[in-house]
Amino acid sequence: MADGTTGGENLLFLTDEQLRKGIEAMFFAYRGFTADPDRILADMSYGRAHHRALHFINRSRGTTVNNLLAVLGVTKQSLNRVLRTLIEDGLVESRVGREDRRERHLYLTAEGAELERQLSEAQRARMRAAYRAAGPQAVAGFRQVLEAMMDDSIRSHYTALKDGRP
Amino acid sequence: MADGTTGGENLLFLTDEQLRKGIEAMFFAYRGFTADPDRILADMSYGRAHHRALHFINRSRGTTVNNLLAVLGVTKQSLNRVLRTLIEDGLVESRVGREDRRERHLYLTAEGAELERQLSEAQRARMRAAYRAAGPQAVAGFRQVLEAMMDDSIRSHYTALKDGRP
DNA sequence: CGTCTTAAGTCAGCCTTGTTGACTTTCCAA
DNA sequence: TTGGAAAGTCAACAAGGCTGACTTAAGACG
Repeated sequence: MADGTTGGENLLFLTDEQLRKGIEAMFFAYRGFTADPDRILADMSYGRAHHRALHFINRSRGTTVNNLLAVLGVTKQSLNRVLRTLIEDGLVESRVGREDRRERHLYLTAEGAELERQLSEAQRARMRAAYRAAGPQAVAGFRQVLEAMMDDSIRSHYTALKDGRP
Repeated sequence: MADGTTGGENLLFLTDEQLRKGIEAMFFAYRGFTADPDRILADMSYGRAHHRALHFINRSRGTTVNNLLAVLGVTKQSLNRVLRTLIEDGLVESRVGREDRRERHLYLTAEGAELERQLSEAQRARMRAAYRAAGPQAVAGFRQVLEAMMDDSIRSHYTALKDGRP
C-alpha cells in the first residue's frame, strides 16, 4: 500500500528515518555503557578487554579457554595476552582439566572477583538508572530488539547465559 | 518490602540478574550492529572510524571539525588521521568557512556519499530485521532505554540529530 | 602402538584507533 | 595590535584487534 500500512498494521517504525535514529541511539548509548568501567580501568593497567574476560569468567566459572574464545569472539592470541596478565596479577586462576587434561578451566580469585564486582556494579548502576527511567515495558522491548540484532551464531551464547544453562 | 515490590509496583525488572542480562545483551548486540559495515570496510583500507566520520558528515552536511569532534568523542589528532585519508581519497571535501575562515566545513563528495549509503544500508538492513521481529512497541522501549543510558553530555547531540535540529 | 586431532600457549609482526604533548598557522574579536 | 580560538601537524606511545607459524600435551582411534 502507498500509505505505509499493510492490512491495517502501521509500519512507520520501519522507515529509514526511524532506523537511523536507532543506529545513532546504539552508537551514543554504547559509549555511555562502557564509560564507567573504562574510567575505573584507566587507573590500572587494564582495559576493556580485561573487563570482558573477568565478566565472562565470573559468569561461567570454570569455563575453558576455548569456550571463552567463542563467547568473546576474538582470537586465541588476543585473549591470551589479556589472560596472561590477569593470571600473573593473581586475578584469575587457571586449573588443568580433571577429565581432559588438555583443557584449562578459569576461575576468578578473591581479588579478581572483587575487581569484577566493582566494574560490574559501576555498569549496573547506569543500567539501573536507565531501566528505572524507562520502565519495565520499555526494558522488555529493549531486550527484544537487542536479541534480534545479534548474529545468529552469537545468540546461542547469549541465551545460554541468560537462562543459566551450562 | 521483602518481596521486591513497592506500593504495588513491581520492581523485579531492576534486579541485578535483569541488569546483567541487559548488559550482556548490549555487548552481543553491539557486535552484530557493527558486523556488516565492518565486513564491507575490511576490503578497503578503511575501518570503523571512517564509517563514523562518513555517517555524521552525511547527517550534518557542512559541519565543522570541532563539532564532529564533540559528536564522535575522540581527539582532534585521532579524527584528523581518519579525515585526512578520506579527503585524500576524494570521499570528503573540506571547505574553508565563509563567515569564519578558520573553520573547515565538511561535505561528502558523490563518491563519499555512495560509500556512506552502502555502509548505512548494510547496517539498516540488520536494524530493520530486528525492528520487524520485535515490533513497534518493543522498538519504542528500545529507544527509550538507550536514550536514558547515554551520558548527559552526549544526549544533547543525539536529540539534536534526532529532531533534525542544526 | 602410531597417527591424527584438539586445546592451549607462544613468538613475531602488523594494523587501526585511541591517547598526550608540543608546535605552527590562520584569523576573529576585543 | 594582541590574545586566543580553530585547525592542522609531528612524534611517540598503548590497547587490542589480526595473521602466520610453531610447540607441547594429551585425548581419540584405527
